[in-house]
Amino acid sequence: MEPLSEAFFARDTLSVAKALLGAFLVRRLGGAWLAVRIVETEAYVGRRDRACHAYGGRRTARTETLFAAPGTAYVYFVYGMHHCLNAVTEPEGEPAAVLIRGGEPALGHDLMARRRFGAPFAALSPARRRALLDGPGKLCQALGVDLRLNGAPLTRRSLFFAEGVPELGLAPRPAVPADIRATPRIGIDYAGPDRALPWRFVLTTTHSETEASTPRRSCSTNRSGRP
DNA sequence: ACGTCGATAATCT
DNA sequence: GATTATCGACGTA
Repeated sequence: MEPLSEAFFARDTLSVAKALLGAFLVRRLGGAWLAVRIVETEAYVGRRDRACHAYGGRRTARTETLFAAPGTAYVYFVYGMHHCLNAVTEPEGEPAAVLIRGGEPALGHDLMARRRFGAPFAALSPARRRALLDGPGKLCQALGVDLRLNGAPLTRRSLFFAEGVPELGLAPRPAVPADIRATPRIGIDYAGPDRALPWRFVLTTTHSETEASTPRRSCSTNRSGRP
């Protein structure tokens, strides 16, 4: 088990946001292991980024975590009911982070499905399977992430990132750069001119096996009942 | 598929 | 008192 280190996060935020695509977010919850393969991130680049909570160096009780060491969890609560998980980036004192916006289930399908919908994974409709982890609040609900984890280091057993976790049967599946799409960020209409910056990153091809010939559309029928 | 809308509380002014 | 880095339900197509 080799969590991504502080050094991984102590880089420019756009690089970290892209590098996290394809990696796993691993959670130890009540004796069970959960893992998500990350397919969507957003960069919030700090003092100069009008969309960032710490724009202009804004330092409040909430944003304090953004100034912490790289590899710290920045968790905040929005819209009265949802949590969002970020990984703090850049050297300590630079208030930047990567928002984890979406993933696909890699381990603990049933527990995540139960936390989201109260039913085991196999019982979910295709629509609900698609909706399991495709948003920052959904991901936090599935993984049991809330404000208690704000400020926690992302290098402990309870919550960490990794390229792969052989002990848990998670082989590395790094994202191919050609499969990364950059788009404007979601839900930041307040950010004025920074609204349109292409700082949201989506991993478009999820079956990244190195096939010589790639049929143009969905090639595998193994869309759902994973193992 | 896509637009609109209400829920609901931490956080900041 | 206003705002909010969202979600899901419900409408219309």
